[in-house]
Amino acid sequence: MSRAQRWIDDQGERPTRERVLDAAMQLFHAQGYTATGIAAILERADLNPGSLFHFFPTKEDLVLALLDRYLTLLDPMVIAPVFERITDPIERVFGILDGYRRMLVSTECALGCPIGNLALELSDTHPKVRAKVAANFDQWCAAVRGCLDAGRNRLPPKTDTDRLATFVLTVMEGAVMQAKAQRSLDPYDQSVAELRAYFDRLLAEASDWKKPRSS
Amino acid sequence: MSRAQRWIDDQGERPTRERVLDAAMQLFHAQGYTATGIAAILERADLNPGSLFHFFPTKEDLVLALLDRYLTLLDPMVIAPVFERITDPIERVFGILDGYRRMLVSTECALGCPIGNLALELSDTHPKVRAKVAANFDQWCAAVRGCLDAGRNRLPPKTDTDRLATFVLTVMEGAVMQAKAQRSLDPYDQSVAELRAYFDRLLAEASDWKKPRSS
DNA sequence: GTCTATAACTCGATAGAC
DNA sequence: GTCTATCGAGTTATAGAC
Repeated sequence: MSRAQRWIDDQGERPTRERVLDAAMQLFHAQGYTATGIAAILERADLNPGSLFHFFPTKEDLVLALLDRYLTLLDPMVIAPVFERITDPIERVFGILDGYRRMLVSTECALGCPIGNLALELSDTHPKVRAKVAANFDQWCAAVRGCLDAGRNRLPPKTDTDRLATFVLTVMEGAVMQAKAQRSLDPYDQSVAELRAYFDRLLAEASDWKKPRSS
Repeated sequence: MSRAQRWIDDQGERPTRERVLDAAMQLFHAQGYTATGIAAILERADLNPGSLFHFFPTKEDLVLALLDRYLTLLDPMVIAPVFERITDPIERVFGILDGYRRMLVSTECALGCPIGNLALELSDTHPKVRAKVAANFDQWCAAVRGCLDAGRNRLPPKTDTDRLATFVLTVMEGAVMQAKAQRSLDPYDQSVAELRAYFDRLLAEASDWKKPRSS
């Protein structure tokens, strides 16, 4: 059983509202927002229109609530499992990236990042969705920046950890996109390997500062 | 007048097929594939259903033809203008990235990369679209790899230019996505600045190999 | 809060004249 | 190759009973 399923089951009997969100989460991730009809969500949740529209007056309300859920799930689903396994702050960043790799493996690179998908599909036309996507990105970056700040002493003194955290998110999203388009892990692994090469150089440079025997 | 408009006008009076593609290109870029109805394309092209379906029996045929056009436009629209201005092979890579920055500025960060948008929206459900998106990414990477190969002597000897070109595309797509989600150039500029910092270190490392006074 | 039935509309695609 | 008219299915959302 997946960790996500366990998280859901641990909540006990799912109330209607949560069942709607469960179904929407899966279908929006697999097919996109516009391509997923309300009817498909109702069928998967085994519910009738009246129940859904009682909680979510419009389809947009539904996706907004889903993005709130993703914000809530970021820590227990994405961050905490990595922090349990790994203590080194820099390695935690690559542990998070490895979490996305596992997602790609388990979906055969088909689905990609649920937030990134919504970002590109709806940012132009749905301002409220765009704002909540941005909030999800902000929180993701803040978590990575926390790792980088914790490992500050091993990075070059003038490192802008905010900028570097943004860059890590950029690499993750760009790499997941290419993996999805190529249906292959290669672009993801190649991109993370280059990011690792960059970090190696940052770490080496910082350790030169500490023990400046040369130069 | 934009370079794109000039390119279009230089073709002379637009035949029907091209007018359909022009309209689809703009609307798919601005609203996405599923959210754009055939009716909207017909209205923008000032055409009737019979004309469109004569050339494109299905909506999917239309987006496939559009991706063929993007493949054709890559060199004259994205690569060649940069190569005219810039001769240094490494700077050409950053010149290409600056081209995307200009696109972000002129659209107020709203639209993002037309190929990337289609990649995330349709890769799951439209295998033929996914394949053509992948072909576009391949050609983009090949162009960047060409620059990196031309600047090979200034990069560390064991540099994998294929992997590095994939990384450049990863950074571009991830950065454009965040710029669109945040409706701000900041994530794009920050990401490109980090990529530049990485290249600076690669170039410095290679020049150390050439003149190995230290170590 | 959940049910059934359906309104009001838009979708992609087609038919057949010219 | 382009026109007008429209089909049938699918869309989001609503009405009103329970």
